[in-house]
Amino acid sequence: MAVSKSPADSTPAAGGGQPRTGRRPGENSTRAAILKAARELFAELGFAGTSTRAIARKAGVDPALVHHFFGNKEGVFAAAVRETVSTDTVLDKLPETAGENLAEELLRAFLGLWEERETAEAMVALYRTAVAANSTTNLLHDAGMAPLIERIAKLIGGRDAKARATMVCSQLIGVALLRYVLRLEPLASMSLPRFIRYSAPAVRATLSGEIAPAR
Amino acid sequence: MAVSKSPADSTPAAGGGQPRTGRRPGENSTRAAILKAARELFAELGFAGTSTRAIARKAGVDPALVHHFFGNKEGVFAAAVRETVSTDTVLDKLPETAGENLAEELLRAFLGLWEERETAEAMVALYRTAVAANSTTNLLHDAGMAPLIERIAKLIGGRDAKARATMVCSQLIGVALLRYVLRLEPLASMSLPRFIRYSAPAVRATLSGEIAPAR
DNA sequence: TACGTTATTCTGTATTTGATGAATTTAATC
DNA sequence: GATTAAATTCATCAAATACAGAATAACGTA
Repeated sequence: MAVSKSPADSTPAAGGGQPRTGRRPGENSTRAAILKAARELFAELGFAGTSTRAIARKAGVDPALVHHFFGNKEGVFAAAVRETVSTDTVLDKLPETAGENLAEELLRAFLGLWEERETAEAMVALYRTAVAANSTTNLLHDAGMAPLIERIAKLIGGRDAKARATMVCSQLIGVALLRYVLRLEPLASMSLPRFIRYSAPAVRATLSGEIAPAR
Repeated sequence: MAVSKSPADSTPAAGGGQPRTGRRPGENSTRAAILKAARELFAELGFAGTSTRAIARKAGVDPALVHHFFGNKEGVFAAAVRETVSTDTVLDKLPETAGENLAEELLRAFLGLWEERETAEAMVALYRTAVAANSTTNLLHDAGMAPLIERIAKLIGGRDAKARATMVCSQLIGVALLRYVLRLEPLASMSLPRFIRYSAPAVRATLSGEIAPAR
């Protein structure tokens, strides 16, 4: 991945060699407009279903601007997702020690991501494209799930902590998928507290490690 | 959906008006070859990532044959999925009454679909495209999930049976997604019995309705 | 053998896609 | 006001896409 001549990276190259003169990268409201349009379209139509031209059209800018700012389609996607939901948005909300209500706390922290419009769009976009096709890189794993599993594993401890933590994650993903991505009723229309009450027993059961004895 | 002039439907119009003369639809090994190629490609690359030309290329036939047999791209997909996994492939394996091991039986019946090569391909293809983008029709719901929820709801009974059954489904989907679609370790490499042991507690907890009291 | 139906192939088209490169305008710095 | 870098526009490319229509080949029936 060579550095493109365009400002394909968001940070404006803080430490330059030459004394910078000329126009500085400004407010760039159009860049934000492109990202907003991209987020919405990627969330609704997925990665393959969204064209860079459609993004530009929705943002009301010239199609070439999309490539100017982000290099290529993957660049727009990465920026739209990464600049909306950071890797440890969830981790920061998790407790340090496992208490009695760990299941609920986990659910609140994770599902909270999906309750705010922008982060929800980014998450939906992420999940859609992660599931859509076989990729060399596992999007979900890279985008914050790996550290989340590590964290949960550390919280619950035990020999097969990693496996159980992964199972917990699969439950988090499962409920989020049906409620926020597929919008299946009656899950989609439930209030968040009620939804958490319904999801909690499953998470708690896995956390507590009531795994049936081997063989 | 008007009836196309091509045999876009698989069943060869059993009850025709005119006395049928001329060549009959033969063995049609190429039709099967197209479906096989379609299944594999849809499973690997998703719906949008698979082109009818790629299907034809993989099947070793002319691209026009794909349209000849199935009308359009959606037709190939529908046929490839529907002719591999039927709506009640799962339902038939479910018990009539809820016993002590309902969770395990559910998991065995559902995950069994994903353990055989062909049905697994069809399921992966189905899930990929269902999640990939917003569709007017909820693919997963239509393709067997609705009756499955009904069935589970009837098995567990109670006032909020539907909601709890849907939650159970979200857990089934969650674990299947991580193990078979995203192939996340260590879940993907586990033996099926071990995987079921890890998944069962969560399902059982939701089935038994240990929902926290309202408020 | 003649006919009708189907399987198969060839060719073509209109559209969309991601992406590029050269101009042109805008604005920040000297 | 001159200089320079960034923002924005315009024109365009090459490839891939789904699909249509005509033509030919194979084959079963009358």
